[in-house]
Amino acid sequence: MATKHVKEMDALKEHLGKHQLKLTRQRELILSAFLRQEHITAEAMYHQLAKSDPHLGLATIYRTLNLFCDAGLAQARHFGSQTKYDNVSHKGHHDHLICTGCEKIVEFENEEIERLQEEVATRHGFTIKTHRLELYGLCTRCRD
Amino acid sequence: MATKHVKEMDALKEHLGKHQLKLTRQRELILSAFLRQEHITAEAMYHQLAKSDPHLGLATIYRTLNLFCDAGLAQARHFGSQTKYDNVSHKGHHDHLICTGCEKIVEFENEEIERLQEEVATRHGFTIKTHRLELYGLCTRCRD
DNA sequence: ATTGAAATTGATAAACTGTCTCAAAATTAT
DNA sequence: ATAATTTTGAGACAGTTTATCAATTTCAAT
Repeated sequence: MATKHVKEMDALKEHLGKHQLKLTRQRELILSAFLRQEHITAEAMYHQLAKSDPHLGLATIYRTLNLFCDAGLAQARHFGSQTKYDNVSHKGHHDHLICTGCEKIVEFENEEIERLQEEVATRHGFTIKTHRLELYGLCTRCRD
Repeated sequence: MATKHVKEMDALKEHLGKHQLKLTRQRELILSAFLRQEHITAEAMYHQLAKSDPHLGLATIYRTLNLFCDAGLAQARHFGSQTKYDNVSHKGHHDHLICTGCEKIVEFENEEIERLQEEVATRHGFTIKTHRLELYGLCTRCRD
């Protein structure tokens, strides 16, 4: 683990330094677990980490994932009643194709769409900071 | 009120008829209030209607707004922890520009973006049912 | 290495949003 | 008007996220 996710670890450390926050065992642990997946809920991570660390509290997971969002490593996305945290550290912004049948999530990027979004925003006098695009439908398998 | 929103009222009646549901005073009231705005939360409508109808229950608002969704008059949208119900009866699908400064919401439509979305979906074998596009940023006023 | 101020954690309570329950009331077809 | 069925209101309940706070950990300065 010491040699993996060095870049993200550095990004986290930088954020911590800037805000008088401390690097804890839990934050390292949660970062490592977080970077191992694309999308995860706080609850899921809680259960996942409970196997090796039964006393890691759910509140700490929430706090830490929100910290990652502040640090720009993660991005929270609300699906109905669930909040999923996406790993946006190793890649640029991306959007999602979501299968309403099997819950599968496919990521994609599209330069042209992004450009048109900028255009629309400009036309309305807006300056875009972030955006979210989600396409809901059925994947090939679930259509049968 | 009798002469306004006749089209939507008819749409609701048709849905009710098809599903053995009844037209109640509350449903008329909530429809009327709902059509008077673009976006609203159940909670906000609850408070709004409480002034004239103190005994209208929150559960009824939720039930009725969900009914409107089933009937195709409304569309539920999750913004963070809030669920807003959009009026989609008098217009087609639309997306949102959201000012993170003043919370203002501007609606827009863009044929070209929609087309590109279809293209992306097809490329991944998906059949889109719905989608959500939200652009977050600052409006002209809030940029100063 | 020790210390001490400041931040963090874990456990749980609390807040929030939305749904469920069920007796009482309203609606619709007869 | 009556009866069958649906709907309502009020509050209980469930799921998710945040707040609380004493105990612990971190980290900079000895």
